[in-house]
Amino acid sequence: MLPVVFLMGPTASGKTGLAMELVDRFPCDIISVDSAMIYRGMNIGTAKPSAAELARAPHQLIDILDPHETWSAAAFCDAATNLIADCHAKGRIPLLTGGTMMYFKALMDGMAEGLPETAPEIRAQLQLRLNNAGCAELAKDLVSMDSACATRIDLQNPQRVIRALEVFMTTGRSITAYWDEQSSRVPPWPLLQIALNPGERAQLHLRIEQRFRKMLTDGFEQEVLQLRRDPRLHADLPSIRSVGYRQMWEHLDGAYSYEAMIEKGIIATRQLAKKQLTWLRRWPDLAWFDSTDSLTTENACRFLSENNKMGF
RNA sequence: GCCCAGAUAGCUCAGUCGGUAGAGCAGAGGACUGAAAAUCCUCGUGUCCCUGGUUCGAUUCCGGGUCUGGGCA
Repeated sequence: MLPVVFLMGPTASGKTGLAMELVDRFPCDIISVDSAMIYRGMNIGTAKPSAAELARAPHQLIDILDPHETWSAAAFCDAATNLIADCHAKGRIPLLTGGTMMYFKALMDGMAEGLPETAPEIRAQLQLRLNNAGCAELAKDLVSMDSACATRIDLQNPQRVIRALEVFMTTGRSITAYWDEQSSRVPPWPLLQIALNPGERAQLHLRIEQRFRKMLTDGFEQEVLQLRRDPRLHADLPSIRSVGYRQMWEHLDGAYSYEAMIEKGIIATRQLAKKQLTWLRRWPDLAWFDSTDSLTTENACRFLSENNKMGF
């Protein structure tokens, strides 16, 4: 059976570069695992591969939505599962590349079946109650419907509480009941997992700052100004809340100076990288590579060759 | 040169009516089941600028000094 390759790592660790090398040397097709690159018109700030790179190495699940639309881990899971099957049918290896760790996790472990998708009108209601009454009140509601939630859901986290209430209100069942029915599974394909990261945190921070400043000279502000012409877009959308875009949007709203935007944007990117590393640190069966090591490409290729049982 | 205001955690600052101090931000660690580049949780010993004095005891009061703002010349 053909394997699936995961190429993971924090933002600015050099994943795209390595992916480009791998497609040149192995019969693989790239599937993007990125919750921001799915959006059309969001290119510079997401560090999306350039047009030239995309021509040389097509990425799937990039530019599939407009920024006013929403996506989800489950939607990713469905789409990626199909693309992996297509890829395998052609005798090629899917190379899943990106930094949205929850998407990788969902793809690997599966998600509980039968959970309802987002119900926007209910969610809006709950959001209103959150604003008026606070998270503690919502949590109280939730616990009164399903006391088991108290130990399994972070009751201080409004997003989690709202989701759990939303599931209850749309299906009449608690979210924990769905979780309980979920059978554990192993990934349906052999998995080779590469994690890329600079050896030193300071090195990652340096790369993040340099890349953010380059985005600015590459026209990031113009890109966001362009987005702001779309009347459907606003600061509460997942797309506009993403790192960099949020700060540029707020700056253009007059909330703070250009200099402050740079500072906040870099900080937000560092914090993103840190959270990605938190996932990676406890991730099983990872082959780690230091992206500051000039031999990393060779080493990663050797890792894939040695662990490939199909002789590709 | 003179006057005024500052000098406290990496940064911005609060505070101690004299008993060696605490917020926000940053940073670190963690969680993560249809928003995840989201959302949430935990973590704060630092010559309280230096130096004399008063005091049982000074970062806190007083004197001198240094530096940084601002004002006047």
